[in-house]
Formats: sequence, structure tokens, C-alpha cells
Amino acid sequence: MPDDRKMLTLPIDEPAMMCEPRFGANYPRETLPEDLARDIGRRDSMHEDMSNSDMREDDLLEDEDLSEREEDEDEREEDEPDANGISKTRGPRRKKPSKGRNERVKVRRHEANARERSRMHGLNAALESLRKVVPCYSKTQKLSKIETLRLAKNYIWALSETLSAGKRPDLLAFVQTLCKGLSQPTTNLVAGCLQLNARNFLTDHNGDVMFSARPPPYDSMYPYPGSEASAPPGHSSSGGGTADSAKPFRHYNYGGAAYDAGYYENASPEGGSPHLDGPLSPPMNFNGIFSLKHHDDASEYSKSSPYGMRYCGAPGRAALGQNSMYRGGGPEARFPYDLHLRGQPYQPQAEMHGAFHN
DNA sequence: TAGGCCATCTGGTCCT
DNA sequence: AGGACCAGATGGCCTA
Repeated sequence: MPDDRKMLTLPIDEPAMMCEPRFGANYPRETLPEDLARDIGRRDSMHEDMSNSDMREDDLLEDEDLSEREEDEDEREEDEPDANGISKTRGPRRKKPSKGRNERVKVRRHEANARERSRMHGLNAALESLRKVVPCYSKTQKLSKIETLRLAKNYIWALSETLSAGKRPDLLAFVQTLCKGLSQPTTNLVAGCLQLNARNFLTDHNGDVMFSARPPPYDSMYPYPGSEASAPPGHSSSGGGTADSAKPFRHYNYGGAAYDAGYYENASPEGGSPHLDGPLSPPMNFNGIFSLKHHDDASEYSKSSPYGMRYCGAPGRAALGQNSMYRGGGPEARFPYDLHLRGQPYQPQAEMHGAFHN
């Protein structure tokens, strides 16, 4: 049940994508925002009725010096013998914590709480960054933490599969992979982002996603020149969908690698990562592979990453970005994606955004 | 009202 | 000693 109800008590500046701040950075008490300090004070009164919760540490240290003199008296009160005259406590006598020491412990506890809050805020900021680079990002309907992590794992796995296979994935199978292990609401969300009929998804008791009908084929959403001509007759996809809902699967030749059905057949993110050699490691910073983001503010998304990546239907047409890891090389270096600057409008992508907007 | 999700507090452990 | 990290506990908010 993703929601946007909770508000951070501490405003976090949007961290640069893939450049998270160190968690639990030093958070000295005196730099606490006013509202946070107030919050701490409120909690103090709530939990322990601490009258001087906002006392500064140096004040407390002063107080501790003063109370040091009282320690002897404190110790005298300690270690009273029981009815049999035997001391209740054995071993070295422990000093009863002085009042000043207690205060100092409380202050340290508050500082630790503030650091912990800060650390968790950093963690949440990182999670928010992750939400933005996995499919179906929405400001209004946020994925829960656990679902974000699951979807990210599936996404990485699916992209790795794409890279390792070096051929064009089937949209159906791609979404199938994305939805593995996700809750039904999240599956519906992903399906909604993809403009797939959620009824096509059937989550079995193992949490695996199955399909009862074939959603619009990938090629219908990403038409490419000459695709119809290259479609082998009678070639159907692995989706096992109904014939009436699916176009005939078009065999796709890309750089010598045939794009065929069953791309993710029997594949599961749980089964370990696909084998990757050399430069074909999972892309860490390439997002929007299928431009499936569900953005409320496209301009913000544009700022999040300097590059977008679009599936390129036409082999060889890609104008790889200067920073592309696949840049250079001969025909074998061709890759089914092309990069474009996020700031530059890309018509097909804009169309896709429209298509994926509910 | 139960359950899910979340933020926060807290004490323990490990490391520097 | 102090900070980072972690996990359990707790309470609030929201939805089905």
C-alpha cells in the first residue's frame, strides 16, 4: 500500500542521483533544526518527563562537576545489605550514576537519536532515488520500501538478462520478470504503467506471475521499419497468449543475434544472475530502458539523469552517447539501445510517456 | 477493526 | 569514548 502520507521531520535535499550522502553524517545537536529540537523536546516530555531536555551539553557538564561532590553520598546509599546482612550486590561496587552523568547520558542518547534519524533519512533518500530509476515511478503513488527493493532487484536482473543475451527482449516476458514476487497492488501498478490489462496477470501461490492472455506485443508499441517484412509466418511468442489478442511475433534479427520468443522463459530473478562476461555488466546508471516511467513531472525526471536510454528498434541507427559503455567498436558493438540527452525532446519517448500515463 | 507501512526511539554490537 | 549500524519495540496513520 504505497502512500505518501509520512513526512520527514527533517528536510532532505534531493541527493544527486547515484551519489548518496554518507548515512548518519555528523549531526551535532546544536545544528538541529528548530522543529527537530522541538520534536526531541516533545518526545522527552512524552517518554521521561525530562524537564530540562533542551539543556546544552556544556551546561550539563557543569552540572556534572557540581554533582561529582555528591557521589560519595550516593555511594553510601548503595549496596544496602538484605535481611540476612548479605550485600545484594557482589563484586566491585558500582558507583551510582550521578545526576550529571545521567544528564550527559540523556544528551548523548538524544544526539544518537538525531544521528539515527538522519541516517534513516539518508536511507530513505537513497530509496527515493531508487524509486526514480526503477520502472513506474510516481510521486503520488509511491512504492513501498520493500516493493521498491523487489522491483529494483527484478529490474536489474531483467536488464542483465537483456545485456547478456544481447537481443531484444519480449515486453511480456520483461514485465513478467519485473513482477516476480511483487504484491498484487504493485503488479497492478506495473501493469498499469505498461498499459497492460491487469487481468492478464495471474499471481500464483508461489508469487510468480503468470499470464492468461497476451498483452500488446512489444513490437506494437515500438514499431520499427521493415519489421513486418521480417516477421516469419506463424512465429508466436512465448506468452502463450490468445491468438486474437496478439500480433504474430516478428522474428527480429539484430546484429546477427536473432530476437526470438521465450526470452525469459523459465527465467527467475531468484535463480541467480545471468552469467556476464567482460564489459557486459549490469548497467548501473542507465535508466528508463523502456521509458516506462510514470512521471508527474517530466522535467524533474529530466534532471535526475543526464541520459535517457531508449530501446532502438532499428539496428545500427543508434547514435551512442559519448559516455556510452558500448561506444566504439565495429558492427558487433551495436547495441539495441541508443542514448539521448535527457534535455532533448525525443518524440517517440514523449509518445511513450503519453501512452503510459493513466 | 485488523493489517500494512512508516518514523522514531532504544539498547546492543562493532569499529576507529 | 564515540560514532555507525542494526534490530526490536512502539505508536501513528491509512485503507480495506
